[in-house]
Amino acid sequence: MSVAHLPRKSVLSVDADSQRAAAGEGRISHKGQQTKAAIIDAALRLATQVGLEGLSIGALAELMHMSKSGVFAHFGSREDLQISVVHEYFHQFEQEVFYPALALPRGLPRVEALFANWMKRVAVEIQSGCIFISGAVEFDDRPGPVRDALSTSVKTWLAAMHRAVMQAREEGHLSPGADAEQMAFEIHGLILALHYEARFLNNPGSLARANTGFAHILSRYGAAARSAAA
Amino acid sequence: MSVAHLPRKSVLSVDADSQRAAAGEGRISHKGQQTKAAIIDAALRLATQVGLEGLSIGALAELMHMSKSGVFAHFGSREDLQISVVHEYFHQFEQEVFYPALALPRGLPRVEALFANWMKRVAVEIQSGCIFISGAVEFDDRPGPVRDALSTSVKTWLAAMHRAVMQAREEGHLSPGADAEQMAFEIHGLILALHYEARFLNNPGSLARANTGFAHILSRYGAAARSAAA
DNA sequence: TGCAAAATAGCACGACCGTTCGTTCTAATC
DNA sequence: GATTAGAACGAACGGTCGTGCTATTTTGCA
Repeated sequence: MSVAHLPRKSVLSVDADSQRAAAGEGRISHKGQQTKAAIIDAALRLATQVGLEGLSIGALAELMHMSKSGVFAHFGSREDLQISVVHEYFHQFEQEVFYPALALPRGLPRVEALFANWMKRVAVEIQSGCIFISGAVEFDDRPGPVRDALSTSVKTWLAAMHRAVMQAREEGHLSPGADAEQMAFEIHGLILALHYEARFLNNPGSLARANTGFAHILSRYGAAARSAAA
Repeated sequence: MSVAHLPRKSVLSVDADSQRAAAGEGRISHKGQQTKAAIIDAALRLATQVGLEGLSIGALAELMHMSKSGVFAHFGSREDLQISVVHEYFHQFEQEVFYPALALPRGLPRVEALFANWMKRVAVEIQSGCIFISGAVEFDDRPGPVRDALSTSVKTWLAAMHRAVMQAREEGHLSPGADAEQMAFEIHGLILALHYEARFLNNPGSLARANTGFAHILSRYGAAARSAAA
C-alpha cells in the first residue's frame, strides 16, 4: 500500500480543506488530513475494482479498520467521497502518464511517450480496472457532480493528447493534412479495445495488437505517408 | 414497445421452459410464456439504461404493472433474469446486425455491411446504452453465469466479424498478408471509442470519426495497399 | 362446466445501504 | 490545569434490495 500523500495543489479544483485553511478558519489537524488521504487512497484502490457505484462506505471502513461513521465524517456525503476518488485518480494518471512525457522533445517523441505511458498504465489496469472506463459506463446517463468530475478529467487528458499530436504536426513529424482529432480518436479506440478484450474477454495478445494498431496509425499520419484523406 | 416474441430457438442455449417442454412435464400455459417474454422485453429496455446490475425486480414490476413476486416467479432468481436479458439482447443483435449482412456476397461487401449495421445499432445505443459494453464493465472481475453468458455472446459476434474478414481476404478483397485478428481488433476499437466519446463525453462528430477510421482500416488492409506489416 | 395447475398477489424476512445523532477520547490552546 | 475543537465510535433510522411463503385468482384442458 502506498503511503498516503499529504494535501497538494490539484489541477482540477481546490478541495474543501485547503479552502478552509486559506480562509484561516481556526486550526486544522494534521492527523485528520493524514487519515482522510489514507481513506481516499484505499477508496481509490477499492473503486478500481468495484467501480465508483460499487464503492460502499461500509466496505471502505472495514478496509480501514474504522467505523462507518468515522470514515463518513471526513466527507460530507458519499458523492463527495466519489469525487475525491476521481480527483485522486486523475492526479495519479497525470503523474504516471502525462508529466514524464513532457521530458521528451515536442513532436513525435512526446506523442510516442504519451502512448507508451498510457499503455503501461492500462496494462496494469487489465488486472485492477480503470475508473475512467467503468465510471463512464456508470455515469453516462446520470448527471451530477460525479459525472462532471469524471468527464472533466477525461476531457483534460484527451485534450492533452490532442495538443501533443498537433505539435507533432507543427514540427513536421506528421503529414501537414493530418487530422489531429481523428488521430486522437483512433488512439483512444485502441486503448479501449485493449481494455475490453484483455480485461473482459481475456484475449491474449491484445497488448501487442494495440501496439501494432498504434504503429499503423503512425504510418498513416506520418510525414512520409500519402495524403491523409482517404 | 415492441410486441413480445414467443419462445424461439436460441443460438446460445436452451432456456428452462423449452427444456421442461421437451421433457413433457405437464401442460404449459401459453399466457405464462407471453408475459415472461414481455417481462424480458421490458427488462432489456431497462437494462440498457441502468445496466444489468442496476436492473431491479421492483422497478421492473412497476414497469409491468405487476407485483414483485409476480415478476420474480417467472425466473428462479435475479441472475436468471439477467441471463435471459443477455440472451435476448444477443438475439436482437443477431437479427439487426448479423443476419441482414448475410444477404450480401462474401468478402468486402459483407464486411462493410456488418460494420455499417453495427454502426447503425451503436448510433441508437448512444442514447439508450449497450449492455455488451456496460455488462463488460460490471462483470469484468465477477465470475459467474451472467459473465459467461455475456462473454460467450460477445465472443460469438466478434468471431463472426473475424470470419467475415478472413473470407474477404480469401476472396482477394484484402491484402494476402492482412492480419484478420488485428483488423477486427481495430474495428472493435472504433466502435468502443464512438460509444465512449459520443455517449459519455457528448463529443459531436464521433460518428463521422468512426466511419473515417473504418475507411482508414480498409485502405490499409485493402488488396491494393502496401504490405500489411508496418 | 368443473377441476387441477399455473399465474399472480400480498406479506414478511434478513441483509445491506447511506446517513444522523449523541457520546467519548485525544490533543492542542490559553 | 481548564477549555475547546476535532476525530472516531456505536447505535439506530428509513429505505431498498432479492427472496421465500401462502393465499387467491386465472387459465386451459377433460
